[in-house]
Amino acid sequence: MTARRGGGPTMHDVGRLAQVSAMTVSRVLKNDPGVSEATRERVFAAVDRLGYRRNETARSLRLGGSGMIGLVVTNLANPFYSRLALGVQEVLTEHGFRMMLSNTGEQTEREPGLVDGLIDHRVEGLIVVPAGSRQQHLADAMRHVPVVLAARPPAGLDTDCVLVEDFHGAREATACLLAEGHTRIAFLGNPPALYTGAERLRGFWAAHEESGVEPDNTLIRQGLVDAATAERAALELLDLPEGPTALFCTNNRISQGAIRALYKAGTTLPLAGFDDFDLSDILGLPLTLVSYDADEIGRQAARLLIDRLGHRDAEPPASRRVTVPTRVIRYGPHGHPGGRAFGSTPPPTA
Amino acid sequence: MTARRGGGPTMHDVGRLAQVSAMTVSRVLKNDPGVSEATRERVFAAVDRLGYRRNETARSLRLGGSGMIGLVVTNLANPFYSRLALGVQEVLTEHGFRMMLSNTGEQTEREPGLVDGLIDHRVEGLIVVPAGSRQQHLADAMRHVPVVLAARPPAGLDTDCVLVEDFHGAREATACLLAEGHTRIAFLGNPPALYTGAERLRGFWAAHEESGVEPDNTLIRQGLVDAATAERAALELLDLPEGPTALFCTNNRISQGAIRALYKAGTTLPLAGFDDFDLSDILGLPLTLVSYDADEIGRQAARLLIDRLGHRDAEPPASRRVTVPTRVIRYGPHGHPGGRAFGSTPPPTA
DNA sequence: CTGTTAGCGCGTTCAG
DNA sequence: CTGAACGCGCTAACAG
Repeated sequence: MTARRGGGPTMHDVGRLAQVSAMTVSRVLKNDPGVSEATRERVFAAVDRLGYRRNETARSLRLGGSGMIGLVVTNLANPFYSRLALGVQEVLTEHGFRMMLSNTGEQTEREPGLVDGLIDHRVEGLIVVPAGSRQQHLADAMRHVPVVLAARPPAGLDTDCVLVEDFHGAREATACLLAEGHTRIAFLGNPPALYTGAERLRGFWAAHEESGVEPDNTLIRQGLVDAATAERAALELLDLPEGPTALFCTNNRISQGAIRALYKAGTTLPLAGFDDFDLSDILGLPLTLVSYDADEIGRQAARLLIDRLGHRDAEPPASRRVTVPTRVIRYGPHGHPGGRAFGSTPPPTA
Repeated sequence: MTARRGGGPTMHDVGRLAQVSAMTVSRVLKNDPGVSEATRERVFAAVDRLGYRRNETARSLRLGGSGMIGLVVTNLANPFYSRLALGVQEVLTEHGFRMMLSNTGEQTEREPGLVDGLIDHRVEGLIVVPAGSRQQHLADAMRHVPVVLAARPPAGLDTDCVLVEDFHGAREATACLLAEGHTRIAFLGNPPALYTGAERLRGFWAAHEESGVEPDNTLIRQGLVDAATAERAALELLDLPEGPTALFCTNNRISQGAIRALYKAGTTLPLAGFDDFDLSDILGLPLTLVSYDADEIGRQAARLLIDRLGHRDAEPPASRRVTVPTRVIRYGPHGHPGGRAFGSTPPPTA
């Protein structure tokens, strides 16, 4: 730890040691062809000797671009977000950008602050999975840099976004249950103010209509925010005199809460839901999961953003909406309502 | 998107609009007391009107400190690392630092490059979970900034680190199996070149010695890197004429691979291992898991680093080693060797 | 092939 | 209470 506060050798220091000006050092480090081999070597030697590292902060100030883009997510511990982040990272790296990550920790109200922070650090663009329904702060952000939304559509904003086939996936999974004869399917959903919540309910509902089955409103529980709330809601439903014969869950955490509820209640019901998760294939439960590639959402979002950064000076292209496909996967035993006991586990169906 | 390349209003622009110098703007934004209320208001009005945001890049250049620390991990998609990252984030935020995250994506050879990148961006410190056994690049990094290691001890380096009770946890969990009468316990481990791998094997071995049981070398498989390799190794072991009656796994991915192997082999064996994971409690398998708080590793590492940053000018304190405790948790049915069929599932024991 | 000048946006220092 | 000068480390543009 040689570094004094703000310390470390500068190009000047390197130049002095190599007997050249700072400018020449800059050229060497940039691989500028117009430098004699002799000086190149002297410069590199000096760089090595001093342990010199070019100061990217000063560099981006001078160049007027940080090479950095910001990603805002709510909860890195949720594999959906960490996967998405990895997808973003991957594409950014290919294009020579770096990622600056901000995590709201499920505190929706922190999002505007984090966005501002990223702008203060002069990210050149922003990818956001908006946590709440208010997006005014994103409109503000768009005054500074392009913004791409991931997994949620813009609300009162004109910008690119990457969406999952929420409606389609929910409809298809629900249809599987209906096809097996279920007519009392409970719906366990996140807050309907969230796009995904609303859209997945719509798919759930549409599947019912197409089967001529009337959804039972008493079996619909929305506003669930985590596994714990989902578990409680599911236990209540299972306790009903006229309970459900199957469950539909709008995301991985809700599915896991519901599964725990089934376990505690000592019963087994077919469960459909969004998001595949670890070990889902060996739980021995009849699962119908809507799977999709969270990495791909991140990759696509990054591509949209980078493309838009390319057109910075030109007329901005019309805003685009990309969709990532879903796929229904079925695990465990499947049959007609009133299935078997927890734990009978033939190998996976799909 | 008003921003030209490198664009956006500056303090000068704000100052002109507010009829003051840039200096005064700077003072207002810094909450410097020596500014009249009237000008304050004019400045804030101008800031609002222009959507001005202070340029943190220029700021850190001038101040000689970026307020940023770097975190290097191998795989964000592994909950261990994402949790650790959240813990780091939490403490940094409390102290007014920001985090810059780099992910090697399991490519050990990329780690030095990522570390350099962070130094180029003038992080003031580094928290690293070293992926390989070579740490020379970290010694280089220490010439520039303080480095704290997480989950692995320094090798040929003199610096702070935060460790898990690897030995103790492995010994305790293994002892549980031995106490139940198991004498043929398989060991499924990550590469022994990794500290955790070696240490956990040591604990496994110690427990055997203490019970007077001779470990069977043919049941020890090391060098497993993910769930897939673990699954294959476990299947091989299960296929042995004199197979194991229980399994010990050194991390969550290996446990999951082994569990999948048990499932495919249609058998049930007690399994002990490091890391708790989602739904472990309802698998209905006899599990003995060594649990610990990954967030806490991150928090402690961040505290060590921040403390060290406080002593920047003084004599650096001797390097410290902090340990995060483990706790053994047992799930599912437990009894004597030759247990029950997959799927008999009374409620959790602990 | 190499050096000089100038300035990116900001804050410290010192004068008013 | 406010402003001017200077420099953080780097590089584009222009000399030589």
